Amino acid sequence: MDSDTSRVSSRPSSPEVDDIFLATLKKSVHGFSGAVSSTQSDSPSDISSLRGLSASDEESLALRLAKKDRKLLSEGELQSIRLKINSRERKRMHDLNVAMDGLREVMPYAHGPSVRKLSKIATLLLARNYILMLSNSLEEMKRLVSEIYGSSGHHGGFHPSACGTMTHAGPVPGHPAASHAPHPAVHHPLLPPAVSTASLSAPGIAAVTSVRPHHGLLKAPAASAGPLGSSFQHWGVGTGMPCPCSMCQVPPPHVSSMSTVTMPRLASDSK
DNA sequence: TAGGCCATCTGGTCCT
DNA sequence: AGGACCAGATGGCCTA
Repeated sequence: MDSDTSRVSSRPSSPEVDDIFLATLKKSVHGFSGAVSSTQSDSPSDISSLRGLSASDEESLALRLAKKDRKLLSEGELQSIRLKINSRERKRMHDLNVAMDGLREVMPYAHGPSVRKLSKIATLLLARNYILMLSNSLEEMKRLVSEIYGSSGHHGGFHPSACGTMTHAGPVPGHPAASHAPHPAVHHPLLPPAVSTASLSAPGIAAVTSVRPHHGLLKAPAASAGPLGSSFQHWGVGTGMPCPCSMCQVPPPHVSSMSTVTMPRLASDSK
């Protein structure tokens, strides 16, 4: 279940764990005698409570009873209910993790056995910023298209209009950023520009986190006002200098909500 | 060893 | 009534 290839864990995390456990449980119902001290894995200590139960019909019987009647249930019946609930919960969390993995797959960061998986919170935050970035680019592209086809010959070139007004487009032909499109590759929502440009290689931002030195790479620099704040700048591919365009000077207002407040640890964690 | 991240258990609440 | 969802607690694994 856990797709984390960089972390070897013996922790049972698959949804079928309960099935396995139930199988062993039924075997041990009559023979279990150990007092296991564990608060996890379906509380083996509770297995002792099932001793003496017929086991087969216990589950179906218990599940038919109302919650309010659980006080009247035997420990074995309660245990059966608990196992079923635990199983559902595990499955739910498993599905959630699968979805999280799916999100990681489409996120612009490197994937591979040597790449440490993004944490859940990092995945969510990165995804949010990535969406904002793409939305920005889309809006700008729309604006450019309308501008180009609306008033042909107005500018002659592409770039000036993009950098002279407000939101910034993605890979605009002629724009310095076009060579490292899409934009997120340069304007990493979570990472400082210096990091972004340092290790750029194909699919854009993917390289940014390709060699994730633990959590450090997701930390924003102290000077960063936010994901798209002061760090939200174009960085010339060859020069490494910030783009002078207006977009790089003034962060887009509608994405300002994503501040360090929303990601306190990622932004301020200096571990 | 401390801290981060995670899986799991558990009880409560909400929804269908 | 039963399941989904949520949050707190707990303990394991891993890294700096």
